[in-house]
Amino acid sequence: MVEDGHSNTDARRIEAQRTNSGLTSNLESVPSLQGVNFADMSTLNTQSDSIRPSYLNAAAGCVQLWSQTLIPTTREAPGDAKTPSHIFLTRAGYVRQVGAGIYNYLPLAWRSLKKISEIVRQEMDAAGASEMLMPAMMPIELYKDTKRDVDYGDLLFTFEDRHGRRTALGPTHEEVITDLMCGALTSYKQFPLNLYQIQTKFRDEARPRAGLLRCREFIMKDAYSFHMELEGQAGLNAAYDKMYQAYTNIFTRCGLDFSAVEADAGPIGGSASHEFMVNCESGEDTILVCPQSGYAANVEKAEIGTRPHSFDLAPSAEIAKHHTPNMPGIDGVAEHLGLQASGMLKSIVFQTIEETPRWVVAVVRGDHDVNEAKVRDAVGVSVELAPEKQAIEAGFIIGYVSPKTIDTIKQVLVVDPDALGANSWGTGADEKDHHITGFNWSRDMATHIASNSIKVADIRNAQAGDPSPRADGAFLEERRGIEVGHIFKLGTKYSQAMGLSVLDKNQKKQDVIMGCYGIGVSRTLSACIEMSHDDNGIIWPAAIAPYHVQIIALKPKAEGVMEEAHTLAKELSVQGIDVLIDDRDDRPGSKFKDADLVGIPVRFIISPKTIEAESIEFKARSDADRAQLIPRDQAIVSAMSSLAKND
RNA sequence: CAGGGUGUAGCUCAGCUUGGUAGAGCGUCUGGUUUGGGACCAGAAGGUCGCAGGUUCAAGUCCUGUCUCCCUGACCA
Repeated sequence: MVEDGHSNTDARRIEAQRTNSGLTSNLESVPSLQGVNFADMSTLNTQSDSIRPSYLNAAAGCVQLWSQTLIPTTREAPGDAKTPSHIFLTRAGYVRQVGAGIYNYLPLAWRSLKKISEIVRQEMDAAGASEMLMPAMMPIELYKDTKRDVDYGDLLFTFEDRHGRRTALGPTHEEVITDLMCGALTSYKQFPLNLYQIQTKFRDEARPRAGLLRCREFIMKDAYSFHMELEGQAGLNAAYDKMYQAYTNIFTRCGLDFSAVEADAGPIGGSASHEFMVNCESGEDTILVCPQSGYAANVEKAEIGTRPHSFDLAPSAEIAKHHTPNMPGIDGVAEHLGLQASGMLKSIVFQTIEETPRWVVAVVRGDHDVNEAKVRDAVGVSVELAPEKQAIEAGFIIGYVSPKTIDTIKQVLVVDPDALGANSWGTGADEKDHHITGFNWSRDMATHIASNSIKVADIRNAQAGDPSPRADGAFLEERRGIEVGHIFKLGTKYSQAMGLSVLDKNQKKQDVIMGCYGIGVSRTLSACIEMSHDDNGIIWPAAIAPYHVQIIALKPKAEGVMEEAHTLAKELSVQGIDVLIDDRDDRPGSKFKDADLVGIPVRFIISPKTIEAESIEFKARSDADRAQLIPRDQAIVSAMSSLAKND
């Protein structure tokens, strides 16, 4: 049997699969699978080819016995695990914690991570990017030119080697790759270029949380593209669009429910940026969407549609001063003054980040939040919250600041349109423990309005109910999400800082234009669980499930049960399906509970009863119902069509 | 970084107020009875009570210091 050419070919394909994909097949550990005649399976192949899901293995899938791997499930989660992904990853035996924000990836987790990585690789390669690997550690000097040794601050893990050299563990690799390119990119003819890696990253997060969602050590795909121009086929814009499409493909193939939203580029800099968010209520990011135009943006970035405003509202009350001691929150002060928070002005003191810093006072309505990035855009320079000590030295009475400080302190005064929409406001008295009521812009700020020294700009976070910036008459809605991907147009920020330039066609020296593109691989794993689970455990999309099918052998010691499990596993694996056989000699109840926890999409149950009836029990993890009895010869087709629904 | 909490068996936790033989459930191991949604009986193994000092005849418990981990916020490509 084994001599026939067909099975030899298949055996070689299996071997190739083992060595190439890293998804180790355990065929040799399953005695009954040795010497399989694969030719016998040909009928099965033709039977199910039409519904074959695309994510199945090209060659044979793997078969793993539960008893031969490590899946330490627990009945109880640690008391401090709060989020579903943290609870289920721990309970189902995917991860174990090592330290704050540091985890072991156990066999199940690692299999899923490899599947996500493989999808990422395929789509990145298809989009013309090349995989490489940079080091995780690097001399701190590398970050000097871009000043990120300071900008990144405590987020950077550093240590000293035996010679006293300060070394950093890479939080991201813009500097490393730009430095590499300084020596490797020598001609405009080499462009465009897109390089990526999948690697462990390190960030000393102030507060790691929620299991794998915010870790200090995590797996990330980071890609960097290099261009001589923005436009055209070889330009940054085209590469950015290509990455946008690749990301859309990746997250679609992973089976995620996600949104691509406009984002603020943040300290990484650059002109345009999109985030890919897994949609789920427990997400820590807020997204605003316009139901009419499809506009979607992170709250840090979301624009607000035009809001009419004017300085001309007539005063309706005299200014009155009130004693308001020990009231830190604006709500408390408002209540004391008999006002709503929306009847107050909130004045936040910023400082510009430039050689001679200027004071910036940003004024928004009391119930709104100042958006630092928007203040930055309004002023035209980066800003930071003013250091309290310096602000006090300059004369600001922190906690009691009003727009009237402009009378005494030279500053840039920026006001949000909504902070002009009433004729009488409560605000700080610029005096400790005191607030005023009756503030009116046209009366109390007349000279500054006349001299045009007050800037009106959108400087607050958008919120549900705000006018849409893209469709007249439409209003923004709020959603929550988990950021799993982020793409940036960097421009020349890094190449300029590090001297990466190349002679162009006209022999003119040009700074290289860059883009960078990240995917949180390990975060994607947990985001997926946040998005897809029930009370009993994980419900994996088939494409990134550690195994496609789980076979539960009930009474595995009974005659014929394990033999039947192996036979079915063999039939499935030939189809490219990865199979986990629960061969533990346990009671049915605990095996069902564990199967629900682990979340494999398709479940077969084999027992002496089903063998007797020449049937088998079948259940999709996503179905609420109990398993149903089906004829044994329909097992493969049932599995295939159930998995195909997931494709 | 601010505030709050935590650390005792492989896991989840009690014991600490009021100092005096180290506890429970789950899990593990042995034997038996069981076997379709986390079984039952009998037995067993398993802990320098985070670490370091101190008080005391005696410290898991009181005192001081220190570390860890978690939560809320700040922070965060």
